[in-house]
Amino acid sequence: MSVTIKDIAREAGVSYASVSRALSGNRGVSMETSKRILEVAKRLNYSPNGIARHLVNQRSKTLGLILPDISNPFFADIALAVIHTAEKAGYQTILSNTDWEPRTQERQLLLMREQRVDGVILKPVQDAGDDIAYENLGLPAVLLHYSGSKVVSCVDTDHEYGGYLMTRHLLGCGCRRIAFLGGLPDSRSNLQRLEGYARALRENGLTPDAQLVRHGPFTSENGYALAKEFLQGHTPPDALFCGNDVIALGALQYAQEAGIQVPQSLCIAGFDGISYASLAQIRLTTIRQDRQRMGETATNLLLDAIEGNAAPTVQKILLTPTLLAQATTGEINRSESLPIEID
Amino acid sequence: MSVTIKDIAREAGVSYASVSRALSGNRGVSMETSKRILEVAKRLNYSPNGIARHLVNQRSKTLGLILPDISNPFFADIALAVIHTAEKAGYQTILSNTDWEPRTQERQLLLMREQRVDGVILKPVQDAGDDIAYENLGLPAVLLHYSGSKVVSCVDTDHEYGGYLMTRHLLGCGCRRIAFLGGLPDSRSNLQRLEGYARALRENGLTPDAQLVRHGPFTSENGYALAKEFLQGHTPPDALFCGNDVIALGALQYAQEAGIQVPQSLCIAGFDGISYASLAQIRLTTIRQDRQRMGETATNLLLDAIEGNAAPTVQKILLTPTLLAQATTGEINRSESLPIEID
DNA sequence: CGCTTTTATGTAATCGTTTGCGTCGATGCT
DNA sequence: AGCATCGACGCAAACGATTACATAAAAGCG
Repeated sequence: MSVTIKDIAREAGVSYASVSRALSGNRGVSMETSKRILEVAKRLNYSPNGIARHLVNQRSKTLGLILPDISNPFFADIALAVIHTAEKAGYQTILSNTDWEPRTQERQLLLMREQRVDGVILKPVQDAGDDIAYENLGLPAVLLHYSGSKVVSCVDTDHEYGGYLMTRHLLGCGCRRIAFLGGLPDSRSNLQRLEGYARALRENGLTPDAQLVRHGPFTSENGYALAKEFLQGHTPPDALFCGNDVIALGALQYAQEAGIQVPQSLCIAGFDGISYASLAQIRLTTIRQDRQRMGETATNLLLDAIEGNAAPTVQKILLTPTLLAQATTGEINRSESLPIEID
Repeated sequence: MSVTIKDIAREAGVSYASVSRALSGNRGVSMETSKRILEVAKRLNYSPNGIARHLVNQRSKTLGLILPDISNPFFADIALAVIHTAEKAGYQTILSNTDWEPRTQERQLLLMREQRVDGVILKPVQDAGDDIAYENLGLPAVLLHYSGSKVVSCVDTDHEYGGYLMTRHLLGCGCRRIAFLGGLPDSRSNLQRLEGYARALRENGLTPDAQLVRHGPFTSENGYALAKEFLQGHTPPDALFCGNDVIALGALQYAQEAGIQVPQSLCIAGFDGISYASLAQIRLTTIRQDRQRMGETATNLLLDAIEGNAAPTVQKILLTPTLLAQATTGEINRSESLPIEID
């Protein structure tokens, strides 16, 4: 069917070893024959068979990237950074989407292993059984998620600090009943944000209230629904701290429809810092994670592990997020305003 | 290094042909031995080597997807649909991003061919030389872009009609100086939208004015810049029809900052129908393309071509877009309002 | 000129599978 | 019992490259 080095060898009157040498630019072939071989290859529209090459090289020059939801711009940006960085190093990227399903994630990991990707970058859906899974994986991996595992590098944002930072900001705005509109209950990142939230509350003499915490999928529909639920309750919160920006956009949508003044009577905050949060009409207050840096760092870490350049140490990289205070938070008006001191 | 069928064969005391048969579930092996082999395989944590398998099968069970910019939610949604559909059929997806660079696109295509993907889905960056390129490509392809080529299937939206539809809508709002904030000048889709725009103008007795048409990258920065340029001119337009939603969001941003009333004194429209266009605070009027359907259809077409199920005819699928009239367009106020009739 | 060293080229093994073919024993049929 | 049929299994040839090793010719050198 397709042209192989044997065809070229026959046509050029040499052995196929010489063809291989000429094509890969290795020495051991005279300028003259090399030139002739390259000519024949071009004439026959030859394309080297990567699969055969990979088989003998024991390298596929391919990276796996497993994300929960690339329709979320947060992950799309990470994917873009990974693809770019990989490409610069001569690697292609197989992308798969778990839809936040642990079973899908597991299946994808097995498939990646079968496909013999040289390594995999994974945003794990859930937390359980980290170590066991990654040790048996049998291929270099970098997690986009902090894990204590001794065998795998990770790149993550300090979610606890992000949660803390935002909660302090909301307290500074005068909010006292801060609801947390969380993402999936077994998402570790989300739980860490929640921890930061609780710490900030306690530091300011408030007791975290389980009634004010809800979980659900990382979708705007969920944000809308949870916001509605909270705001129609009999003691509505004065702030909604959302597990991510997409949820926050849904919450914002509800607030708008319900005619609630943001931020005068309700502060809304997100997490991630996706670019749509900064639109003039939105200006959502959020915690910015450096997505490009995360993608690049993870990819470079993985490439180092694969190519054995750098020390093969397991690295834990924790990036510090920043507060992006925009229009959806600010000094709130409350009739029963209490005097508050905050550092 | 890693476990192969030979290891299993030795361990189980059979030939490796039997192992292969047992693992792939082919007959020719007794229940008894099969069970023993599978046990050994599990015990040794065996993972079949996809590369070797692909070499002999002449199939990689991998699709290539080449998009200009996955950080644009329009393409991210398409990517998601493709990945899902491919996965259901047992195919993995290699994703690459051209950044709208023809040279990158060309390089990616060659890489995909080397990698022996079974087929490729491509949103071409530009128009030139379609036919030649795809015939020599040597692998099944589906374009996300209408092309007259005899050799390649395509799935696309009727951009001309979309442009027409939107322009008629804007005219219906009373707009008379409708500027077109286009994307890249060699993007065919964009030019088709422009054609529809011109047709609608002419049908309503207006002459398209080249002064009102500008091109640039498909980014919000460009939308912002072009909007500024137009609106600071001495005869500003009364509507901005943008080449896509991302551009429109940038234009909207400028309008907001400049304190221009939308839609009372300026209508703004986009193209694509990304989900962020429908946020309560934005409600951008746009032309909705069915991204999921596009991704699914393209993938199914490609899979049919690969697996030779359906008739191997080249198909040209043109989807009809719909107008999504939201808050950024509407009856505009103009002192010098002229009587206009529109069907 | 004879020796070693270098360079060009060919031969064949290898990577880990799948699969056509041959062998052999067991089973079915008359 | 004799013969065709069938199932289980092993052997070995692909698939298309890379590369260690062998070999022969050319070049370098005293």
